[in-house]
Amino acid sequence: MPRRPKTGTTAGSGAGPGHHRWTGTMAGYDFSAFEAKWQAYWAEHGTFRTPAEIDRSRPKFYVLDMFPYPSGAGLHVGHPEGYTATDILARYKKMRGFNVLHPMGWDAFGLPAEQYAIKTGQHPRATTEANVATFRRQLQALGFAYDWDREINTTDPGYVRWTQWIFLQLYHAWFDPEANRARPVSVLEERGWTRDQIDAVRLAYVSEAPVNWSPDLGTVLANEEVEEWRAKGHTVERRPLRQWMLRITAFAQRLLDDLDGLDWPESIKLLQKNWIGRSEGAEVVFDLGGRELTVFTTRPDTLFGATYMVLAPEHPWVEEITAPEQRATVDAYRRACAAKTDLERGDLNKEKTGVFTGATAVNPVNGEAIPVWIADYVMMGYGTGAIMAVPGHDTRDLEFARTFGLPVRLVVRAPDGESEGFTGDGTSVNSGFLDGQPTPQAKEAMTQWLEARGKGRRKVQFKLRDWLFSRQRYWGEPFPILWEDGRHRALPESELPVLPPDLEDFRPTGDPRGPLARAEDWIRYSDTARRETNTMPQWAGSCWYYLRYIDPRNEERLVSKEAEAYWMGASGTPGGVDLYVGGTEHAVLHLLYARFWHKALYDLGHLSTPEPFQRLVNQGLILGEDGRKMSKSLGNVINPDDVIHRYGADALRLYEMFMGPLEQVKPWSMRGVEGVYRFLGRFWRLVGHDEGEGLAAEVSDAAPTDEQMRTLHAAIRKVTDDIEGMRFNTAISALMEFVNAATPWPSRPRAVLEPAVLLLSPFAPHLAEELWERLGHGESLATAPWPEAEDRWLASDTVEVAVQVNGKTRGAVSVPKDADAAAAVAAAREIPAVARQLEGKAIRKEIYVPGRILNLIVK
RNA sequence: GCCGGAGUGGCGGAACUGGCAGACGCACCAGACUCAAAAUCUGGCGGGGGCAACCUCGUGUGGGUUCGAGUCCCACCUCCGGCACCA
Repeated sequence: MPRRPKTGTTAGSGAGPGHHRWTGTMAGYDFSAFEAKWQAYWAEHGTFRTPAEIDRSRPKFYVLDMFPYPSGAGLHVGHPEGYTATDILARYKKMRGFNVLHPMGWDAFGLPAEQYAIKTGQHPRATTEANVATFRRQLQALGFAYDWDREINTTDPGYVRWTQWIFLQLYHAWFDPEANRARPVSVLEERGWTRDQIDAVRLAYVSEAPVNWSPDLGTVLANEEVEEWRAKGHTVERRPLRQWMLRITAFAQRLLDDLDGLDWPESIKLLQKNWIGRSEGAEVVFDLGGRELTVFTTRPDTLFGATYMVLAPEHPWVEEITAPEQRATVDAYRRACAAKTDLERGDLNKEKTGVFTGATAVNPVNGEAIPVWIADYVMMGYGTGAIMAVPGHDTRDLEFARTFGLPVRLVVRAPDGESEGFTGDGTSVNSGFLDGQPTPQAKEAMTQWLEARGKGRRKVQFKLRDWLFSRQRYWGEPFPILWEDGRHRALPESELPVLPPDLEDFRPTGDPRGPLARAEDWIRYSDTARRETNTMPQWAGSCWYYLRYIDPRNEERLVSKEAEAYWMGASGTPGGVDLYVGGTEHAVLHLLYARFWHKALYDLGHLSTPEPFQRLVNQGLILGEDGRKMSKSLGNVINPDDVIHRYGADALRLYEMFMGPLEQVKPWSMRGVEGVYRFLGRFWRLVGHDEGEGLAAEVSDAAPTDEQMRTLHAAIRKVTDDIEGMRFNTAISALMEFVNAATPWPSRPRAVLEPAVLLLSPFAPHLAEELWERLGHGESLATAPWPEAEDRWLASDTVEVAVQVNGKTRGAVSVPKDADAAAAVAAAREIPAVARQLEGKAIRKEIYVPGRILNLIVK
């Protein structure tokens, strides 16, 4: 996943001072004796390998982590949080008989490696390889059940090839609004469209629009990225450049609608909905000196209240409509706006600014001539870059009108009376044929009126913009595009991948073509054709990696049809991946981009589901011990290597899950790690011999008592339910309760201990394997069947019922499960505290909820 | 400003569709073992009152619904996250 840049790219793990010291005897168990052993065992035996040929009759479970950007800082404790959660589920589902796909890889293109290269001259490929090695070592030290044979790297030529292939699919496709889906442009060629017409509708197209150019980064940025980089201290300015765009806006409605079928947190769906930003309204055509000036409004019912119009300062018509006497003023204002940063224009916007152009427009509904202004509170990028201003019922227009003394006309009466600035639904007034109509009807009536006269039409507007897809960087996928005679054309698939040329110097050139402009030999494709020098953004590789895991070495297709159909399609849900876990920082961009690519590929017949990710869970941020965000400057960063060194991988895994609910933000506590470490020691001693080989003396082949079976099966039930519900913290509590209950047993039957070891195994797999082996099993427990909770051990003949008098709890009674109210009351009267409360009083009412509560109301 | 999410012991957190608030862990206190410590084991641990069995208050604040509210409703406060002139 794309990450904010970090300076320094060498692995800087290294345990802190004092972290290796063992004082006194071991706290519990010697994890160092077997964690590496089992990691080697799993690797050697391919325990978690998912073979290409599998039993397709079994259910599948595709559980995916957001793959990391392998930064130079190495793994931080935030990574293992989500990774442990998915690992528990992967191991659990495997034991339940699922075919599990649980892969890992590297999102390895990106600016940090390039910036490091600029500083040190070291090739980004070298730093990337070193960082990947560190990350892989760290993840393997945690004992994750990944199928490492499926490891992928977005920078591998074999991967780049298919990223570029997907780009070509988009380049060769257009969005057919009638079919509401993407289709190949060959359809248009058959219809006799011209080259220019086709270029204008491709899903990947070239645009000359103004973009966000950062001189010190030497690249352009997507709108969505600007703030992030600006916050890092980089400058970003608007500048018109030729750029590649992806037509994500064509999919806006589907990206919105298809959220409904996904099991995502509602808050994330809402973020996406807001980002897509659908508004219903109308376009209205004003006459502006013979031109038709179209504006978008969500309130066509207020058209009678339009007292002026505003164009964005960058609006292309400003030049031509400005009256000679206003030209100097207008030019000065436009220059001032161009110099403003978005921050100045947006955040520090207390005062509305603008100037009159000298032009007037004609309101189509009443023929009134109204002044046309330019003001920077109107954005060029949304709607038509022009608005009709209704100061009576729009807060921003009202502020503007007050600042410049423009007339305010009230055309909507609020439910509680007429009011200036009322923006809700009310009743139309001073609006001719709309008078007396409630807002929703008035909107409809006006829209129809406009449509009937050709003065407007119904319109759905989205905030979502097309995706600026090109970057002026070195360390990214080059575009498989050539330029010839001023036109672009696609390279044939047979020439993929197009790899970046070797460079010595990665510095920004200041040339908007980017660093690849230096590689003149590489650019020269033929005497007449030149390569595109832009590269793709880091999002490209992460847009489809979940597909490549399914069939990572396929050289014929990006993924085989059969494998894709099984791993993405066999759940019968709109989304293919059964569970996707990652941070909220990707709530909008990554997840929206990936959904967009997925839909395009789906439309073009390459995929079997319309959505990539069925269920999404966001893990919460882990804070430092001081409750603040971990950061180098605060010195509160916890290094997972140190924790593994002191307490072992199982303890780290267990602690990360025990801290609290997965989704929640929570602070780290080394004391907490010690706590779970002690628990692992107790589990160890419950089964294994305290020191040395063999089993604890209490372990026996005796038949378990009923009480022991009840204890075991309560744990099975609770742990199973909690894993299914991803409540790992309470699952671990249940395991702790089991150990607390079992420790005093003079005899510990294997028939109880063995299932308990299996319950522990997804959480602390190394310890569990070691105990499993000591219990006499020759094979890994990873394929042992998961224990089943049996109701006969959980059902009880008697139930505990709390007893209240006048709503206050006074005790509890144990009664037969099917006891009636009378029996319960009789039992309750035996409790001294209850009897005292009832003394000398008459029971007015008995509320009896069997198995829960008995409430006696007395007077 | 708008939109989300969350406020429970000293701390992290439990509490199924309203039904014994504080499971589990940390910290702390006491005890056992030890020359002593560490480790381990046992017990205690929301506030106030009582020798005690018990009584009483208590889930951000103020109201409400209910036999009964951490849980539902209304109003507010605080913190966190997102968007930010989107017409």
